[in-house]
Amino acid sequence: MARRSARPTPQPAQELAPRQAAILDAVVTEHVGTAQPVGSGAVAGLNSVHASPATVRSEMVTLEREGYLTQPHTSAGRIPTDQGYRYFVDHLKRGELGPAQRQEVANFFSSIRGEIEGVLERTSSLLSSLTDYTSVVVGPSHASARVLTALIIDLAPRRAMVVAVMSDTNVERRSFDTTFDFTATDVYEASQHVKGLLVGTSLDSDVEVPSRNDTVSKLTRVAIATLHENAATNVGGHVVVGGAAKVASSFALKDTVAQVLGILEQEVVVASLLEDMIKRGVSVAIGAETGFEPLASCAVVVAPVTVDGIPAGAIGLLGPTRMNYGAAMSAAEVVSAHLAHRMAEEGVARG
Amino acid sequence: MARRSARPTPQPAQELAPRQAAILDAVVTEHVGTAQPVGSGAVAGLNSVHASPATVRSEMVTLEREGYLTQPHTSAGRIPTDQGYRYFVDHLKRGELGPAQRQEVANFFSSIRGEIEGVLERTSSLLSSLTDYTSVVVGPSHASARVLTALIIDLAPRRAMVVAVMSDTNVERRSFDTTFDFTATDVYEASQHVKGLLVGTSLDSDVEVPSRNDTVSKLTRVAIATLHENAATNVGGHVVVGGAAKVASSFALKDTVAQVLGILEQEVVVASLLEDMIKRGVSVAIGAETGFEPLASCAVVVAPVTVDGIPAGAIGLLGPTRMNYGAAMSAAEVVSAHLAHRMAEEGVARG
DNA sequence: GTTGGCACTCGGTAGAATCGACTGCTAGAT
DNA sequence: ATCTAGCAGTCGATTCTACCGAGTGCCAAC
Repeated sequence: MARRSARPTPQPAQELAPRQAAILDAVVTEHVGTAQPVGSGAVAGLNSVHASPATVRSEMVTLEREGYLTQPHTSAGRIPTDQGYRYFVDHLKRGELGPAQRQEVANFFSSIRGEIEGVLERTSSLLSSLTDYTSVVVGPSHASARVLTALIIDLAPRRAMVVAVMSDTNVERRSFDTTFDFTATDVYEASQHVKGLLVGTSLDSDVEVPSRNDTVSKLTRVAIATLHENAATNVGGHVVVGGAAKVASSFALKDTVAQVLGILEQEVVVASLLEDMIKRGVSVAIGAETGFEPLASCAVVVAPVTVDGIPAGAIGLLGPTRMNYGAAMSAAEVVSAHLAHRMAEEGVARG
Repeated sequence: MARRSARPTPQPAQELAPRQAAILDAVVTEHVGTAQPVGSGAVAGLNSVHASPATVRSEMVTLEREGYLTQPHTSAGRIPTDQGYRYFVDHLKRGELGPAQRQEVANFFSSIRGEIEGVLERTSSLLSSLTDYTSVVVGPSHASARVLTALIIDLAPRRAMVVAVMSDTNVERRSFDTTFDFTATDVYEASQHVKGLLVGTSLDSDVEVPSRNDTVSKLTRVAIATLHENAATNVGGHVVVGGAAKVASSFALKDTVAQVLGILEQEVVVASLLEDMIKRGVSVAIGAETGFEPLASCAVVVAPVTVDGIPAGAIGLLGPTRMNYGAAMSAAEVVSAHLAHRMAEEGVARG
């Protein structure tokens, strides 16, 4: 039988036998709590597993052969592999946030005021203090926002600024120089033109600009070009990292800490990682699943933020693979829901 | 004589004898390079110090008694104390940035475009990669900026947004709810009022608002109040931290890393530390001089950013006390000058 | 005041011994 | 056929000892 033949490569079973699942569950839970390898004795002592240490050991051998567990060294207990964590997460019953924490989140969102950037930053801190993991909050992408109003402001001779208030409450702005002189009246008229041309458009869509060569038309063209150019560099949502200090306490090796911090600094990378996970519909990435070598000993929990069914950012939690997945997932989901609600209030998605 | 009497508490001399100064200098330089205690032999071998190891040792005893040096343990070399670093820094000849680095900075500033926030973030990365220390860039405080133009935008029933474009190129914005209905015409008229009342004022100054109770007056009052309230929470300049990962490689103890990262997360704390240093006119804070217990093994180098003589932010570099002060100070100054120049171009200080 | 010489101190490293947690295996019980 | 108790074996972690060497403080001589 295939079952008896030696398998050089581990082959995950779709479903584990109930007792194996219970043992794997126990090993993960215990290891998450203690950060130590888990021995057969500790598992057998639990009332979720009805078996002697010897039986547990023999099951562990099977689990190890199938790739769910591994031994740091011969005479140590077992720790879960990434695949073991994966099985654990896939079979995790949806956890609930404690009432005290629910309350904390509710209080937070009822007290916080102000612009979206500030809310994102504070939300990130909240998440991080709630879970003790590093949190990443990605704001809504500006790509889909439409222009509510736009104007040009006279700054100095041959220098002006173009401002567009977007439907996601964001404001795009950019000052620019011209090669020609203009008057206050020119600015006013161009401003009206810009407004007329841009309102209702998104900044990545083309608009027909006046082709005439008078000052107002030139000003209008330059302003719109400047704004579009600026928007192109700002496509990704704003990324906020909170609780970076938690990274230092999560990993034993300083090298790992440095590498993880290095990744966190690259906002684009972080944002695309979360985006990619959401697109693929996964809420947890474990170790190599993140696709980044330096994150091999990390896990990322993500929750999308959607307003009226439209993606409006993401919430992520980054911790060691031996993280408390249940708590992290609950926290991310609850906070994401609150944040989405707040954004809807602020009119983020109203085009 | 006082010089002969035993001194339980070290008493720093105003000026050290030339040879002592040379030895201190050598110890600091060597220790910064190697991170190891420096023995008398290594110092005596340098041609900046003309003395045998024995002589160096006897001078070292003096320097230790006066508080400039210390021994990690009896049979080790010396390392500088904070006071030793302080003397070193106070007598540091102004260093120059290497030509390659100068070029890098120049290239950077000639290539970078866009809004001030983006520039600050990229500048922070530049500084950090230039020096290998963590960098902190504080943007101009919005307190002194004046309103260039202001407007109200209709968002939804009983919901609007007030926007003010400030003289520092910043844009203050905030959406708000009302308890009464208003029409598009109300919004337009209120918008004109707000503009008329606010243009030229700073957001922390009081303005006379209309006291009548019609819709337009109410809308005007609410808009201005919202804007002022918002500005009050945004007084401090924006803080950007770059190269946080460098912290992990700078300190031996993981605890220290976590504590320093913890401080860096508190943007207000960081901003006020830099501000305070600038106000006191110091450009380097060593260990306890920072005033923060967790920064005991850190040093902070700061350079103000001034546009037309007006403070417009600050640049800071944070590293271990055994940091390369000369390089850090040069980098901070050069980058600060470039940044100030760029801000002037962008019209930051033009009120 | 400076220097060479010298005894001494003490952290760091290497190797041996011990400890203990946990395993794999096997024989017997269920 | 499955489970369990018992036991020998493995191997990391800890402790202890010896030893090395970098660097010191002191002192006598220059």
